[in-house]
Parts: sequence; C-alpha cells; structure tokens
Amino acid sequence: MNTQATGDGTVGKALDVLDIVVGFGRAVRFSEVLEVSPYPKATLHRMLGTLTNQGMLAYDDDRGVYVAGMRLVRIGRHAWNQSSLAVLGRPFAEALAEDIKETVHLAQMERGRVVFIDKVTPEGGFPTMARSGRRSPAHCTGVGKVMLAFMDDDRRAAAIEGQTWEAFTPKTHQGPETLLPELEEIRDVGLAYDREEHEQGIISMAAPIKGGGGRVIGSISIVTSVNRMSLDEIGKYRPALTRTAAQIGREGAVWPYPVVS
Amino acid sequence: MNTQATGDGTVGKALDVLDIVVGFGRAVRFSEVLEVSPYPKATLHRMLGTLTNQGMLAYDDDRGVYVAGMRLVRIGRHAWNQSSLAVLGRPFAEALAEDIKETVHLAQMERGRVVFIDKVTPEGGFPTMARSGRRSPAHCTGVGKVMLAFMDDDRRAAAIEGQTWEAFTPKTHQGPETLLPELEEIRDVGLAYDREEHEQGIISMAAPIKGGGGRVIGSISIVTSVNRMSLDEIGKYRPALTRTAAQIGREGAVWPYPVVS
DNA sequence: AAGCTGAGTTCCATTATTTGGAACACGCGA
DNA sequence: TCGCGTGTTCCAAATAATGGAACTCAGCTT
Repeated sequence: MNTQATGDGTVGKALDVLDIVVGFGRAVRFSEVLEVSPYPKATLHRMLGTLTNQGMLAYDDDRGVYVAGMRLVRIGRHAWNQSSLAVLGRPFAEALAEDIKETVHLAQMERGRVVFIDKVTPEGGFPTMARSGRRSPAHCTGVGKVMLAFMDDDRRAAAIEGQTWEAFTPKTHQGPETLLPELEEIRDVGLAYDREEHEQGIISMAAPIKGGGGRVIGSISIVTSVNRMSLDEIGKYRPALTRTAAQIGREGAVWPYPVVS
Repeated sequence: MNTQATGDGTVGKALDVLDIVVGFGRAVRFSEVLEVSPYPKATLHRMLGTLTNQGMLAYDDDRGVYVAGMRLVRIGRHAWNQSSLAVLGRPFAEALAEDIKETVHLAQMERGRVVFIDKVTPEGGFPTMARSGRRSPAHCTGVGKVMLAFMDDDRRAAAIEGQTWEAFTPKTHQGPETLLPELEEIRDVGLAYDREEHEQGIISMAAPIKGGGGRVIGSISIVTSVNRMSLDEIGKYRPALTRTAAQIGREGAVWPYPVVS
C-alpha cells in the first residue's frame, strides 16, 4: 500500500523520529532533528519527549542532547539474539575472513534496502566503511543484488519498486532496465559482483544464504579494494565463499524469521 | 510522574506491545500476546498490524506468528553500537573471565531494573542463566545493588521506589529497610556481593564501572555457584575485578550516554 | 453434513488524543 | 539591556484511536 516507511499515525511518526535520532549515530541536539524531520517543532518536541519518557531515547540534561535509551538497547539486543543472521553466521564469517585474510560482510534486507548485520575484518584485511546496523541501497551492492536475484518474484518487484537508483559512481545501475538482466545473470551464476557500483575502487563478490526450502535469508560477501585485488582475482575465493554461505544456510535451515522484502 | 513504564498514549501502548512480543524470545501467536497484554482484542490486533507494517515486527503467514522485524534489529543494533557498555567493555570482560576462569557479567540499568548487557563464560566457567537483553530486579543482584549504591541520590530514590521486592530466596531483601544499610556498606567497601539473594546457590561479587566525573555507567560481576566457591574465596578476585572495572571506566571516561535510572 | 468451538478479523459510532501555529521562556553574547 | 537562536508550553480545532459486537474461517465433533 504505502511504499513510504512513514505512515500509520502516531506510532509511525514516533518510530520515524526514533529512526532519525538513532540514525545520526551520535548524540543530537533538538534542532538537528528538527532540521531533517518532516514534523513541526511542537510535534517533534512532544514526540521526543514521549520516546524519552518511554526509555527508547535518553536525554542528557547537561549537554541538551538525545541519545539511544537503555530500553531500545535492551529490546534491540533481544531482537538481535532472535532474528539476526549474525548470531549463527558470525563464526563461519570469522573463519572465512581469517582463511582468506579479507573483509567479510553479512547482510539482510529490510524493505528493499540492505542492512549490514555484521562484518569481520581480519588482520590486514581491507577496512570497509560498513557498520552493522547501517543501511545501504540494494541496487548497487553485491549483497543487495544477490538477495534481489534470489528472492520471491513479488517481493523482488516491491523491492525494486522502492529503489532510489541513486548514482554513486558511473557504474551504478540507474534503473531496472540494466539491473533486471544482471539479476538473471546472477541467478545463473549463483553469485553477484559489485563492480565499483557503490564506491569508486571498492569491489565485492556476494553469495546468497539460503535457509530451509531454498528461501533467501540473507547474504555474505567478500569486500576489498581494486588496489589490492582485481575482480578476477577475487574470483578465486568463490569456492570458499559459497561453502561458507552453504554452511550458514544449513545452520539456518529452520530459520523462523522471514526476510522482510 | 508515572512510575509505570506504560502510559504516553498510543506510542506507549505500541512500545508496550513490542516489548511483550520481543520479550517472549520466540515466535508468538496472536492469542498468546492477547493473554498477557492488557489490551482488548481489536486494539491489540491493530497495534500488531501497525508494528508489523512498520517493520518492527514481522508476521509469518504460514505459521501465523509474530517475530522481531528487521527494522527493530537494525535500529537496535545501531543503538547497541552507540550506547552499550558491551562494545567497549567486552575485551576487558573477556580478559578477566579468561584470567580467573569464571563467568563475568556486564550490566547497565533501566528504570530501576538491571539489564544484562553481555556475559562471558570461559571454558569451564559456571554457566549462568543470564542472557544479554534480559532484565532482572536490582534489589537482589550484585550488579544491581552496586549500581544503586553508587548512583545519584534522586535516581536511586526513584529506582528503589520502583522495586518489586519479590522474594526469590529466603535471603532476598524485602524492602528498603534492609537494603539501604547494605547500600551504605557497599559504598564503603566499593563492592557488592550477591549472597544467594536471586537464586539459591548462586553468588556474585560486583564492582561499579565509573565513567567521567565518577558517574556510574554500569557494573561488572564475577558469578559462580556455592558448589564451586565460597563467598570468601570469591574475594580473592577482588583486585582483578576492580582493576577491570577501572579499565573499562577509563575507556568510557567520555561516555556520553546516561545510565537511565 | 450440520453444528460447534476457538482463533483471528473487521466494522463504525463514540470518545479521547494528537496537532501545530503562535506566544512564551531561557541562556548567551554584544 | 537588547536581540537572537533554541527550546518549551498552550489550547481550540482536527484527527485518530477505541473496543464491543458481529463476523469469517478452519478444524473438530457428533
């Protein structure tokens, strides 16, 4: 119905505000939130008050800033323990990263956007900018494209509908016309590559993580820089990557948590 | 104003429901939530719908159950990265646990209740029931009492006001009359002991973690069973425990996140 | 196959809450 | 003291939440 993440009356707005505040990734002043939120001063003020009151945010009196609250930390941790692929995937991701000495990303999808669930950077691995909990577009990342390729048709349709098609580099897909054929190719090959589509000089190779019934529950990728390795060279890790993806998938065969499109 | 965690209109109710669902720790049926929530059928139904719609919960069509949603996982992870003592405390807690071969807990406080932030059980350590994200009362745990002892007077007053005084064992404090004197003692000694007050046979020794300005930002404890060790014996780890607490505190000297009382 | 039961969903007039423009308070530097 | 940028409070109008009751649907029983 509504493609917007917003909506749903008061609760939707409150969660929207929560998302904004936490998304800053640091303590924020009222006016900063006001600037980026679509709500009028009084409304936002009341919203922040409610969220603080509820323990989802905390207000630092001295500095006059809002930060994430303990209740959010607690509920979020609980949710993480239950629904995050990281809990069962981390050991395998760590083993892979250690084995090949390259950075490994673990991702899931939320409404057509990639959510980085975890990352492992081994000694000497390439330090990527991804941070767990961050979101990125799906159309320009290896982990995103591979999930799009293997998800249900209707979910994919909805996800593609919601893409922003922002052009991060000259190689970024700018619309379904070029993306859809690549997705088909990805389905054939069983892997997706990020050819500097999200960031100049950064490449990756991603495999889908399939739980019970072949349903995609996330994806895993090896990320590096073109200065360290070419796309061809990264290909030599293909067996290791697909093996790890399969291991995690086996572990998550009875995965009860749906990947939200 | 209101001591209840509930309140604050629609948003409060929605968060309440979210808390309930996630608190189950597993996929739940509508009727299960209905049973424990104070809301009428229609209201709860709408609430769950809204939360699902917002990505905070996810609904499994096949099984007809609700689980934590990806959006909650994402926001929660973000919050965790920012505000959890675990992020900076874990390495030290791990070192301590490895050193003494006993289980170590890391905790913070939310509205007078202890939230377990992280735990480390080394090879051969005593496996405790605490799980990160879980809550326990403050009046009967080492980590809780030590935070109560060292927090601001007004915060302590509010926190003590909110205690349930549930008697888990014969040794549990049943009211402020006996707890307050012990808190004073704890302040003197600089440590708190749990003398089988939460669970028969389980004891612990806890130290406060103090950030900048001596403000308590959490606590750390060594937990074991009376079958493994006596209260006296656990005391030999005192230097190690206080050293670790100090290390974490130094790391968190510029800790920007308030410990919500 | 009709009837029953329990779980989940929908309806809608009533009621309570949210809304946000505007006025107000506060701290701070000039 | 004035002015400015922030943050807070008010309150009548507008909107959204409420929940009892009726309904649907699947599975089970007689």
